[in-house]
Amino acid sequence: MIGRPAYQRVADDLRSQIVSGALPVGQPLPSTARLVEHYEVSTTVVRAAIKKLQNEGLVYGQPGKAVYVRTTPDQSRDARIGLEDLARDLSELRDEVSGLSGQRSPSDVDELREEVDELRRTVGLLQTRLIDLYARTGQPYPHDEARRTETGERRRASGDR
Amino acid sequence: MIGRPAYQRVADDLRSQIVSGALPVGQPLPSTARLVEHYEVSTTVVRAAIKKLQNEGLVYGQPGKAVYVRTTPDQSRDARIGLEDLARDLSELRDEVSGLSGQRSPSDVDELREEVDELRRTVGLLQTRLIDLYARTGQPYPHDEARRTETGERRRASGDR
DNA sequence: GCCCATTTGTTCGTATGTATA
DNA sequence: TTATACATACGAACAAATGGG
Repeated sequence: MIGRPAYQRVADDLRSQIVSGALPVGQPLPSTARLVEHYEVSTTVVRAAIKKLQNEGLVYGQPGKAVYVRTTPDQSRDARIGLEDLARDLSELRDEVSGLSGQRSPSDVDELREEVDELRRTVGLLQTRLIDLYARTGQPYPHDEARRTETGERRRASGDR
Repeated sequence: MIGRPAYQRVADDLRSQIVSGALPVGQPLPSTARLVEHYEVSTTVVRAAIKKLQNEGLVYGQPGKAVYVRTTPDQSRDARIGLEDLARDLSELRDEVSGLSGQRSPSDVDELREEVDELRRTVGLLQTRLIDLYARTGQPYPHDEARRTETGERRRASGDR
């Protein structure tokens, strides 16, 4: 039971199915009971995973009916890159980081490095979106320069490797 | 029992306390047990409310310690935040992550955990600024409301249960 | 119109793991 | 070691909405 929490793994799996097209837009997800059977976890875990995807804006639920796929991340990115996407990606990023902070065993270092790699890709993607967002607002993106400005309480060195 | 769900009412109350300054930045929220006593609800409701505030970026939890107030919407508004700040912070974030991926020695696990902690705070700060950016563009930050827009709006007033 | 099964959403109580002090 | 606290997880119950007899 090491690694990310179960509900995050279920959410990841469902999200990947949405991205891959295995769960098309408009399609209902399997019911909570079905997902409990399939993933062999409790209803709590499935509910938490669904809630997470709802917070990300990928799916929406209709009481009495089902939970439906709203969009795919790729679709929304191609269609209209905006603050919403940044917000969603940032939300995912925080979940990843909070998951990272839980690990500590030396035997998990490899897995941790793997997740940090993923984290780095995510941050890069975020920056790409921000650049695009700049373009849409008419302002030029301040490449490289303008780093290390005031803000006072910035983190102590620690980086720069 | 009427009106909004209990966990949303608890979240609303805590949020208003943060905005009003009754819960200053950096201050720990009462523990889950205390909140259970005060609001006379179950731990599930309190946990859901905390989770909601965490998703909104207003608070962050530290296992074994407490849940702390990260910021208030008003405070971040005074800071004059724009896309440039987001870009700069994102750039720094990328630097931190790329530095992290280089580490691998088991003896550095402690230090690595420390930096991941820092990383988590940075991501939270990013989200706070993004929330403010939303406010200044006039749009509301998409927490988890504004669903139901698919079915042709049911229940707009939220008070019918 | 009324019952009934299914499904989402909410709430309860409890247990366990992990982090902090 | 002990105690407190957050985070995750399990199981159960109920309300509300939906749709089919």
